Amino acid sequence: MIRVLLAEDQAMVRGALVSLLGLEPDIEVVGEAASGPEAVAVAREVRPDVALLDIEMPGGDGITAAAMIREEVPDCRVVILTTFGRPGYLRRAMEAGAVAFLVKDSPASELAAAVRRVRRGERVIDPDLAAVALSAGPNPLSPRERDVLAAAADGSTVGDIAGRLHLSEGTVRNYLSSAIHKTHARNRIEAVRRARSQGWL
Amino acid sequence: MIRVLLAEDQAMVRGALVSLLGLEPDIEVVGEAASGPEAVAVAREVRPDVALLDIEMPGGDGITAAAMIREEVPDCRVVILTTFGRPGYLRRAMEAGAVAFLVKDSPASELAAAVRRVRRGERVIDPDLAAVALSAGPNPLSPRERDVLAAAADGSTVGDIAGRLHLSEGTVRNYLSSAIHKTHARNRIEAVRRARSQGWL
DNA sequence: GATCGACGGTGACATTTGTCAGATCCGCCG
DNA sequence: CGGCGGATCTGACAAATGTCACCGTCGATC
Repeated sequence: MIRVLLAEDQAMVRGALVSLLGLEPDIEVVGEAASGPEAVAVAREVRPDVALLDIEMPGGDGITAAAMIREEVPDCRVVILTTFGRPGYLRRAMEAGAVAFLVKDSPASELAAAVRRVRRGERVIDPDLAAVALSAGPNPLSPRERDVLAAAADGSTVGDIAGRLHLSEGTVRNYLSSAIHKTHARNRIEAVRRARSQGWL
Repeated sequence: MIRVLLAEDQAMVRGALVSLLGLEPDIEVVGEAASGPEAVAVAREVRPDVALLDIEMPGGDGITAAAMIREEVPDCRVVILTTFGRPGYLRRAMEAGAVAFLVKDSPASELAAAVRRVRRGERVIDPDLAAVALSAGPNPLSPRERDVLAAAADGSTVGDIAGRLHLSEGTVRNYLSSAIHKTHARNRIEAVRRARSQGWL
């Protein structure tokens, strides 16, 4: 029996995935969580064989949760389950110690299959996505550029961002400018979109 | 036996929801679709009692699909199932003839419950969301303002938008300016965010 | 028939944004 | 030690953005 923890913020989707896994005779969902920190807590408690973590969750993403679970429950294999197959996500997931990366676009049957494969010690990564992630290279944004771009994403003005990050307006403009350059964008909105689609934010 | 059509673009979520509904003895999933147009086609084919439609789908959203299904299969009750409980979505869903509006945040048990209730002729709408939708009022953006704002959402410049919509740059700026005003935003990025969060885009 | 709102436009203006050339620190690496 | 890159800043400049006032045409509505 493979003991699985499932972390996913949308209750209906979580319930549906539980029922999907429930169809498998050799898989048992022993814990559920709706946020990253909750997933870590539950993992510590139930010590599952496999943790299925969504990336897009409120209050700390699935990737940080993955790293913490690897540390606290070393025997637990971490599978990342995400809506978006972004290269940067895959890279960060691997660095956080995940052994599988599934996108929700793939057929439902993949889920149970992936759980079994990671339990046997295999890795499960979509080869196309892996190729894209490798060819795209790592995140070119410096930490500070990333911060500033993220702060600009919600429509804040340069002044707002400068205040929030305790920087001068000129510095903020400089970081934005270089982020725009590195993302091959023409303005901050495009830069934000490109960075997002690459999983750099 | 309640015959259900399920339209949802993410295959894994779709499969999971099918398995969830499969647990119910009185519910049978008789059709699946991954896009709006496909949902309409399948509905015409299988004539389900209830159609469960996701809003966020590629190639024509679930709301237009809802309207078309109502027209072509009048006996079919339409349930909208969405990630985001946006007031504007609810309003448009109701105008398109949907009888229920579910957010994926709600517990998995709500799904089967809603299917049964709409089959009995009831409507299923979260009271809180309904209150928000009513108090927020209708979409204040004129069709053209909406077009221009939508075109600005991906980081296009005024020139790009003007070209794409066959308008002068001045006109584009005017529409953007009034959209920014109506959304109480300070720039186009904020305007896009606000309009999105209200379901006006 | 007058009024109103949506549509489309012009021109001028102030503000914001994006770019560039520097400059200073600091830590790291050969 | 010297050099390099990251972080931070300044000042100046050009381009894009946002605002405003005002002009017309429609079609609907009172």
